[in-house]
Amino acid sequence: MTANGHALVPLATRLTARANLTDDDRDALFALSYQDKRVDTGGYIAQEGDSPSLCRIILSGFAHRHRFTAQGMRQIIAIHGQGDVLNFPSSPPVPAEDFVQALTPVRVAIVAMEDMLDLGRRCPRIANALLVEMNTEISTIRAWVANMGRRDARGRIAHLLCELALRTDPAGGRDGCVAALYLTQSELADATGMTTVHVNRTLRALEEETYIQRQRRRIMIPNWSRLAALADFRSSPWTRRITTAE
Amino acid sequence: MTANGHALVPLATRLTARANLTDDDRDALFALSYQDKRVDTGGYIAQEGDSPSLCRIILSGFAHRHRFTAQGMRQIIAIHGQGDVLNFPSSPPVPAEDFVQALTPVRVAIVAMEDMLDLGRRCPRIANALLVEMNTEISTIRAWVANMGRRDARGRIAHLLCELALRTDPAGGRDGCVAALYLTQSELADATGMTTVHVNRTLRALEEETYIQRQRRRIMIPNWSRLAALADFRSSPWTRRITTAE
DNA sequence: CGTAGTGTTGAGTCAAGTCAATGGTTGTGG
DNA sequence: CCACAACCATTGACTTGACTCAACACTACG
Repeated sequence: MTANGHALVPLATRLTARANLTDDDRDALFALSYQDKRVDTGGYIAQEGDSPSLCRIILSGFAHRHRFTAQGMRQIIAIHGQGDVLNFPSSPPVPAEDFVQALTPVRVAIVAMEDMLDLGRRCPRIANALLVEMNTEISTIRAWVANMGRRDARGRIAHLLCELALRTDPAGGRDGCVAALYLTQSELADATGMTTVHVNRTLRALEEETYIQRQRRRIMIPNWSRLAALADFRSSPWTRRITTAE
Repeated sequence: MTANGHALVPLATRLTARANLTDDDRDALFALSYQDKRVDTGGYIAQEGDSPSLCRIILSGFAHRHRFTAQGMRQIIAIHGQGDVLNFPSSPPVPAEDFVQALTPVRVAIVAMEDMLDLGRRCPRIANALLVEMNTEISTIRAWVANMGRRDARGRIAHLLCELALRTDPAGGRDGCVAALYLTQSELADATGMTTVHVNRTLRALEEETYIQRQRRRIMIPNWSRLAALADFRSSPWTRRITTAE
């Protein structure tokens, strides 16, 4: 890969996983001018009503996307990690309706959306890879809807843990893999549509039934397929995984 | 608009609403070769595992998208109407993971995905319009997640009614508009993550509190902003509306 | 070592689910 | 044109999963 130490490598890696890019494509990508921003844990990476003419990409770290109801309740809609494009380019851009907040220290690349669109026009393979990535995102959110609507507490928590394990641990999906919970129990509650108290009890129940083992905010999954069955979790080749950068 | 009676007019209308197309763009669109398929109420328009190399577009009628859990429970994920693209093109395409079933008699256009991608390459404005449409879809599903996670029964039903009114009635969004429920109460339940019994009681409660008036499967909304407030419903310029074709 | 955020636990309540029966509509075929 | 069947809507009685309220314990960090 060209430009080994280039900051945008996580994006290049992600897009390459979606559709094969040539070295020329990667060179064009690396020629993008961007701003490299660091956000501390708890800081906001994007906000409702943000200027939609900028495209943000997570270079490292984890973040969660959420909205508020009129009554001030929070609903977490997605967990984002390395290589995720936070707002996909289009002209005109669709304005941001939600907040993205750092769960760990995060590095974000900020690119002018016009540059991004231009890149897509010049490199059809990159445009394609972005389309695949958008389709993947759509599929992931739909799975989230199904998760919220038709599963009980244990199933929802289990489903979220499976997703986190895949995105957090390169060994995710195998027995003994570990989901690093960058989320507090209160955030788990907002992600699954439950209350903090009930999340706590559900986690304990899952531990007592040996679905998981806990130590601090790390969840070990001794038997992946057993938990996946409880969660009714389906991973496809398109499921987003952590990009083991470089 | 060129080619007034062309079958693909609903798609052209939708894309034009997303980003301005030229007459040349529309001509290129109308030059697509497609198959025109009719599906009766209750018939399947698309299924899990369908050939992903075909792109389906609703020309008329309504349909719902759903998935099944391992226990056989159904979760409705979206309501689709005229002009909706059921699977967005990308190369490689992301395989279909859900079912789309007709709520009314439906006309579907089936286009080879390769042709669709090719069209996008030749007409950048069409590619752009599709990107906007995809971003809109993403935004809509995210709203659905927030709806499922953090609202009680009345709020969820109210939110769905608002969405249906906008998509079903050209006057949707104004006092006195009517949401045509092509959904049975059992389907409403699967869309909101509730049981049939509870949907029934919630509808009656909304009627008793004069939020709605019912006759058969038509819901009249006497006071839009009152219901929208209960539902915490936010419509943006990007909210999908029915395309009042020609 | 105090403070603030997070995690844990118990007791009581309520929204929503389950089970089960009864009406209402619609469509179809004799 | 009626009778039946199939599906859909409605209602009641009861159960339960999840929420609320409230207290207390743990941990991290200045």
